[in-house]
Amino acid sequence: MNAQPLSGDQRLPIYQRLADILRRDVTEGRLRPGDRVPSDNELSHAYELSPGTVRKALDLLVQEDLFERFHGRGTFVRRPSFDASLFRFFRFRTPDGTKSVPEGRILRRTREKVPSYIARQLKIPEGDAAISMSRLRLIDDVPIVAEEIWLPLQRFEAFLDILTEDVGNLLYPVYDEVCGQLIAKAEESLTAEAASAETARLLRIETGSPVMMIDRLAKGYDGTPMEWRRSRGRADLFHYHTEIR
Amino acid sequence: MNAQPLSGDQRLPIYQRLADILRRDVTEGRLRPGDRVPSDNELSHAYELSPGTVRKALDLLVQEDLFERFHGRGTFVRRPSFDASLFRFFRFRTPDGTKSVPEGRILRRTREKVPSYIARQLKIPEGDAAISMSRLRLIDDVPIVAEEIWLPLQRFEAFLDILTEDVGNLLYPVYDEVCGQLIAKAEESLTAEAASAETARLLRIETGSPVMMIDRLAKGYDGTPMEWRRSRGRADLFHYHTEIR
DNA sequence: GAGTGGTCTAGACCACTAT
DNA sequence: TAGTGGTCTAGACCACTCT
Repeated sequence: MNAQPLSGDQRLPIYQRLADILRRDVTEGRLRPGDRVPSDNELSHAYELSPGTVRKALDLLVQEDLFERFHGRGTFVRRPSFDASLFRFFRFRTPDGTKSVPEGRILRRTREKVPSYIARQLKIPEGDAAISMSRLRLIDDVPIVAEEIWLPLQRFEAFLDILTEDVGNLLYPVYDEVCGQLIAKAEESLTAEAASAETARLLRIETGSPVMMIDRLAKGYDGTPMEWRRSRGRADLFHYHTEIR
Repeated sequence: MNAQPLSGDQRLPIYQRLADILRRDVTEGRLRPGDRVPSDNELSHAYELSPGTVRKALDLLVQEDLFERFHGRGTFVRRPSFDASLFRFFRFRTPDGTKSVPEGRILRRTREKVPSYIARQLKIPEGDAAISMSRLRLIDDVPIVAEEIWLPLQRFEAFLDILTEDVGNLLYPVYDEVCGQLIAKAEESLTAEAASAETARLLRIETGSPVMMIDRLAKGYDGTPMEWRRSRGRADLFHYHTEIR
């Protein structure tokens, strides 16, 4: 790497500006998940900064969960892996206590006119066509969560070309491989409601019994909305634990 | 402050050991919420450390939300203030949009034999006497959350001496002032259920309609369990938002 | 053994706050 | 103006990983 000047707002601290550059290297694809980031040494020479300043920038990005550092090995771009995050919420015991990815079964995949609420979330024009899916997640053939998924047609058209039977239990790797779309982060919004007849049928519970509803808007590294998803699961299996200070 | 050697496990990094000392100063009451922590300069002289190392220890404690630093003013022990945290969960609009502490109305306060589940949570002997309370939280006279509260009798006996009408809308300041018990952190556990007849009556909703149930175990700085609380609120007012990466 | 990140030093200079 | 924390330098030494 050659010496280059630090770009960005001159009024910001140097370590912030270096962090901004590296963050943009990720959002714009020059650094991909799993890639090695240049070492502290390389960076401090390339940008002519003292090692302490470089370290501070990297520490910041580690704190943001964008990078991870390994003593003696190097600094790497973290692979986001929150597809299983839904299942932080739901208790599920396997006989041997090991964790497993629940089965994902696509019940329906059609091209539909996107409802306006979802169009706003996905930031696509109202009335556009989009991909709509109904998907069931099961553990030992017991339905745990019913999902309703919407994808912008433009980015995900290729997804319609593969057989739903060939889609595995995780969608995000397929989005990456088939459509070149990387999911990096998401917002989740959680509430509870009484089960509709349709939800009750899918989850094999009584109509009107309490279900948890989790809306997720998944985004790329640059914040572009990619996927909207509404998940409904049996409240009696739901359990969220948090520490507050 | 005079020079003193760093105690603690010699194999740990120095900044960790300094952080441990300061953390213990808080848990053991030598530093109280709102107190000023000795300045970077004072600490680096007292422990004969370089300023960078002291800063690293303090940064760690800031990250833990134990301290807060103000440029030009100093470093201070943060005042924990999560009594309002329940109301991160519940939507409530005031006409003018300002946030207000919801009303807290104590409906019952009695001395009871503690149920064994709660005894285990509070780490007190099964069968001990404890303080039991029923409390309703309201906004504009509309009940939002019904609470069931248990306190260990030993620490909170003085709480029985004050009139329930004199207890304000926040309990934790009263615990501090009347019983000398400081709440520092808590664990919360969240699920949903169908409203019982009793819960429905308190919240003025239909029996069987979905309610959110939030269990909280509040603890002191040293981790001693202080208060167990179960809150139930209308699911239609409940809304939890989070970002995942 | 070469390269990596983790810890630590001993300062300098600056921006902010209080008085 | 004195004291505080925030930024930054220019190293040293160590522990860990890879080959």
